[in-house]
Amino acid sequence: MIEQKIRECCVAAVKDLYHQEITPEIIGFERTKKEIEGDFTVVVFPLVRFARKSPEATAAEVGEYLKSNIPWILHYNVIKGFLNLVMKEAFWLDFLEEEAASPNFGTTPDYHQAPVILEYSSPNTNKPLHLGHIRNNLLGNSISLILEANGYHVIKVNLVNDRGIHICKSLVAYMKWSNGETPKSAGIKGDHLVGKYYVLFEKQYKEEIRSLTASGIPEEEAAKSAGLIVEAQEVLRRWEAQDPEIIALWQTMNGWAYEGFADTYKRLGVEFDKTYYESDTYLLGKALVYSGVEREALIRKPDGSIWVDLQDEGLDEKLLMRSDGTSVYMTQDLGTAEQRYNEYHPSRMVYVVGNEQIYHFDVLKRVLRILGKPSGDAIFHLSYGMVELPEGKMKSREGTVVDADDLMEEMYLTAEETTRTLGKVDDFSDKEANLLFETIGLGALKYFILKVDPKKNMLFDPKESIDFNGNTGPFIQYTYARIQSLLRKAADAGSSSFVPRPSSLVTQEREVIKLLYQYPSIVRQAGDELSPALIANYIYDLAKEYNQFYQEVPVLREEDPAVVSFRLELSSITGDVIRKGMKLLGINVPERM
RNA sequence: GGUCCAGUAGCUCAGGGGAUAGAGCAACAGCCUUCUAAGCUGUGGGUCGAAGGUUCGAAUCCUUCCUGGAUCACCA
Repeated sequence: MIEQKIRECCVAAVKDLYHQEITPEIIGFERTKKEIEGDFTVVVFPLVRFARKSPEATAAEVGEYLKSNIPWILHYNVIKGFLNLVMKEAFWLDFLEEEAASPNFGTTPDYHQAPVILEYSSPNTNKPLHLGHIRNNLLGNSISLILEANGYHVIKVNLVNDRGIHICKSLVAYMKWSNGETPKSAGIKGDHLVGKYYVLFEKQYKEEIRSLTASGIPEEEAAKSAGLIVEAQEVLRRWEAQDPEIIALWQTMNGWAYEGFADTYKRLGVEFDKTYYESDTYLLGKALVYSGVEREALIRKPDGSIWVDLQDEGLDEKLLMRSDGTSVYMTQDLGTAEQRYNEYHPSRMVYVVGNEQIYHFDVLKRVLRILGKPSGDAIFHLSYGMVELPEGKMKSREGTVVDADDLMEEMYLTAEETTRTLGKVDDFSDKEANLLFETIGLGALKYFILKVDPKKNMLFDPKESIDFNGNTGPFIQYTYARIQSLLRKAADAGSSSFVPRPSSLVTQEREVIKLLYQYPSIVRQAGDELSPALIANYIYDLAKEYNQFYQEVPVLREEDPAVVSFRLELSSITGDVIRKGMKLLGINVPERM
C-alpha cells in the first residue's frame, strides 16, 4: 500500500532532516484535488513545527526526500502546505496489471476465525412488509456481502415476531369476519390477507371505543374494556395454554404470512441462514433473569415483577419480567443473545434494527453486563434511520404505508415504460426484456435506498417516481452495459488478448485508474463502518468518471491497436469493479440495456 | 423534562480537522453521418441552523441556544 509507504517515508524524512520523532498518523494524506496536478497529497502543516520552517519550505524538503527515496514518485509540486505527488505511469500500470485485473481485487481472503451474526428483517406476521422493512432488508443483505468481502464468515439470522397480543388481534378478526377465506379463495397474497384482518380489527376496535366513550365511559377505560380487546386477550391466554383450536388457526395464518414473506424476500433478493421464531424464544431469558435476582443484581418488587435499576447509569428502571411471571421483549432478547453467543462464539452480533430501538439495545447491553455475560459486549446495534414520507412518518392507521410488494411492482412497470420509450428492447425476447425491467426497476430502488448513510433518516416521495438518470442505479447499470457492448464488439472484431503497455496515459485514463485504485480501501471502510452507502457513492463516482473517458476518448475508433487493446482492458476492469461493487449492494447489472 | 440523532444549493444527498464546500434532480445553453444520448460539456444557484470557543487551519471538534425527529410502557 503506497499510502503506508509514503507515511513511513515522511516519518523518516522528519527524522533525517529535522532529527525529530513523529508518528505516521499525524501526517495528512489524501487524494489530490482534481483541479491540481498530482495523484496524492501530503499535508505538511503538522510537520512545520518540527521543521521550524515555512510550510512551503517544509513541503519542498519533504517532497525532495520522498522523491529520492520512493522510486514510484515522478515529481512533486508544492502549494502552500500541500505537497502534491505525481506518480510514475509505471506505478499505475503495475497496479492495473497486478492488482486490479485479479479476480480477487477488493476482497480479503477469509481470515477471521470467529463468525459475525447478523440479524435483520425481523418482520411481524400480521403486517406485510413495507418500505421501512425494505431499507432494513437491503441494508442487512448488503452488509452481509460487504463483511464477507472483508473476510468475515457471516451468519444471517431472522427473528420473526409471530406471537403476542397483536397477533391475537388478527386471529380474533379472522374468526369473526372471514367466513373462512384463504389466500387462494380471496386471490390475495398470504401476508396481505393476514394484514387485512389486523387492520380490520383495529378499525372495529376503534369504532367500539368511540361508541363506548359516547355513552359516557372515559376513553382509557373504554380502551381496556372493549369487547374486542378482551377477546384478543382471551385468545392470548388460550394461545399460551396451547389451546388446539387457537394454535391451529395461528399456525395456518402464520403459514400464509410466511408464504407471502418468502415471495417478497425472493424478489428483493435477500436470504437468511437461519430463522428464529419468537414463539420459540420468548421464554428464553427467564432463567437469566431469575439468576440475576438471586445474585441481587436485579430487583424483585412486592408485586413479583422484576426490574433492573439503571438510574446510576443515567437511565431509568426497566421491567424485565411481568408481575404474572410472563416475559417481555427484553427478556426474550436477553435469552436469544446468550443463546446465539454460546452457539456460535461470534466476534460480533450485529442487529440491523431501526433507531427507535436505540434505548432498547442500550439497556440490553447493560443488563447483560450486569448479569456478568460477555455477550453484551459483542452486541452492536446498527441503528438505521427511518424512511419518511413528505407528510412525515409512515402510519399504517392512516394508510400512508408504502407497501413493499406494490413498490417493487411499480418500479418494474416504470422501468418497462422508460425502457420501451427509449426503444432499448426492440430486439429482446420477452423473457430477456422482462428480466431487464426487473433488473433496472429493482436496481433503481435498491440504489436509491442504499446510497444514503444508514444512520440518517431519508425521504421518499411516492408522487415522484425514483429517477433513472444521474446518481441512480440505472445510470451505473447503463455504464456497465455500455462497457460490455464495447467488449462484445471488440471480441467480434477478434482483437488480441495481449495488452501492451501504452507509452503514455491520457488524463481520462489516469483518472479512471486512480479511482479503481481506491476500491479495496472503500470496501474495507464500508466493512469497518457497516455502510453500503460508501460503496454506492464510490461506484457512482467510478461510473461517472468512466463515462467521461468513454465520451471523450476513442476506444475502438482509436487507430493504434496497442492503445485500443489497453483501453479495452481498462474498460473491462472498470466493468468488473462496477459489477462487483453493485453485487455488494445486492444489485445486478445487465449485459445490455 | 431527561437522553440520543439530525439540520450543507429550490429539492434529494455526499463531504465528518486541511486548498476556492461537491454531485444529482429541477432551470437554462450546447453536443448524436463515428464505440448505446438512461450519456457528456457548460451557466446560474451556498452567511454549511445561530452564536461563542479550541486550532496555523473548522461544514467537520467543544459549549450554549434554535428547529425537526426518535426514545424514556407490565408494547415489540
